[in-house]
Amino acid sequence: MAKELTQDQIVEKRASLIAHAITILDSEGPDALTLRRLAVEAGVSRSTPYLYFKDKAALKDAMQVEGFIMLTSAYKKALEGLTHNRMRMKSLGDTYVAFALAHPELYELIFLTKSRRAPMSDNLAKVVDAYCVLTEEPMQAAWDAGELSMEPERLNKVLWVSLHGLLSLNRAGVIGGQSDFEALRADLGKILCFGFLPDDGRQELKTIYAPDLD
Amino acid sequence: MAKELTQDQIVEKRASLIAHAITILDSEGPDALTLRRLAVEAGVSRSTPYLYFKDKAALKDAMQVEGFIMLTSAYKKALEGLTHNRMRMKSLGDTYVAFALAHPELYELIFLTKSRRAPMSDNLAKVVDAYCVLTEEPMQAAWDAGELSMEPERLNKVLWVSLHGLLSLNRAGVIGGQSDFEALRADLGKILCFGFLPDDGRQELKTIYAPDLD
DNA sequence: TATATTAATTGACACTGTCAATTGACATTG
DNA sequence: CAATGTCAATTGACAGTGTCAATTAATATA
Repeated sequence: MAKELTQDQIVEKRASLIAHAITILDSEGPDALTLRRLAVEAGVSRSTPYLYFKDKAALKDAMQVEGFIMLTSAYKKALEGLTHNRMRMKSLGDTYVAFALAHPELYELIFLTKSRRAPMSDNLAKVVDAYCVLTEEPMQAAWDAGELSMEPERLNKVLWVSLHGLLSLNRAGVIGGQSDFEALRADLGKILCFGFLPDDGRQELKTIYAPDLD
Repeated sequence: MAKELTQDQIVEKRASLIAHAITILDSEGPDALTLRRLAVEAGVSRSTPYLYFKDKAALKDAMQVEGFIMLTSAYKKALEGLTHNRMRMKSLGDTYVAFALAHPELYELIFLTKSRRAPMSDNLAKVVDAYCVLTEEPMQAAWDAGELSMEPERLNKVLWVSLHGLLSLNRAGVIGGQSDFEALRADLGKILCFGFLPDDGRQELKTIYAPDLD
């Protein structure tokens, strides 16, 4: 049809396909996401997507990157106007949970291992990096204020792991209903803040439960 | 060939298919797990599995149940001879992590949402229940001994969520290498035990960070 | 206006899940 | 002991999928 697509046209076409793929995925689940359907719904022919993505796996990789970008920009919006450290940290957590509940299928795709033991693509690594920098920022501030007992980078990972486990198990259905989910979320928050060892005799118990720590 | 298969023969045939399906899954990943291949490798013909499983989804459901059974029996073995509460709890956690690392594909299948918002089958619910009873037992003992600040049932879920998040994100590749994994695991253990708020001024910070708790 | 270039489509293939139609071995019965 | 009915198991068949080679068609350049 044309000669030499400009780079902008390529990324636009890619973005359009990715966006529609996410729509299909989120509304009807992974089984409904087929390349042929994506093509016909995008008004192009069967194998046009192969001009923009090497594979179906490559499309999924791009969707994963897009997911991280969506999350990152949601974070930025959520942080606007917030200055209190704790409110900023809480806002990030709330945004994360809201995103996972609003886009459960996309969320699952993001954290699924697709390529067999292949390392992250440079593209993905860059996006994940920016993501982590953003989430670490309020923790860094809290750390500087002496409000934390663990370095921000490490704490960030711990909180990420906890929230992801909560959302993943919730989706797996082993947790229970909505109220169980909320209760568990509160329990998790409490334990992460204060641990599961009681206040009295905390020091003694520390030597019993974790003599190798600290 | 025969007339009226006995119930035992049916469950044996099912178990054989499930076991081999798990072998394929764990050694070559989910894409390699095809019904036709499973059939031919089991020495039967193309659609014989349909006599024992309604669907491919039904096969996966059965594999999920089998996964929980494997985990549960691994727990029982791991607890043998251990009496100290903390050692029993630690042993359960270690077993869980070891299982997830030894059977990454099966582990992923277990906690993947297959059927669209369908509630758990009675079969699965029963197995999961037995699983939770077993994991709660050491926590119940610790709780009775006054060594915990949260009821066993709730703490059990919190710890499950944390370990699952750790393993899931590790598999997703966003954590890093082996050493990062070990470090994060240690960090997680420390925080779960003692929280991420520093010892000094813990009571004051409690009112700041979680005025609604306790 | 003719040609080269390249985006896009079509044709084709192997493979999948799935089920209807068919086969064949055994238990039962006359 | 022979005929028959009953199921387990196989085969045939079909729609749908990912994928790529061969083909078409549109446009920038000469």
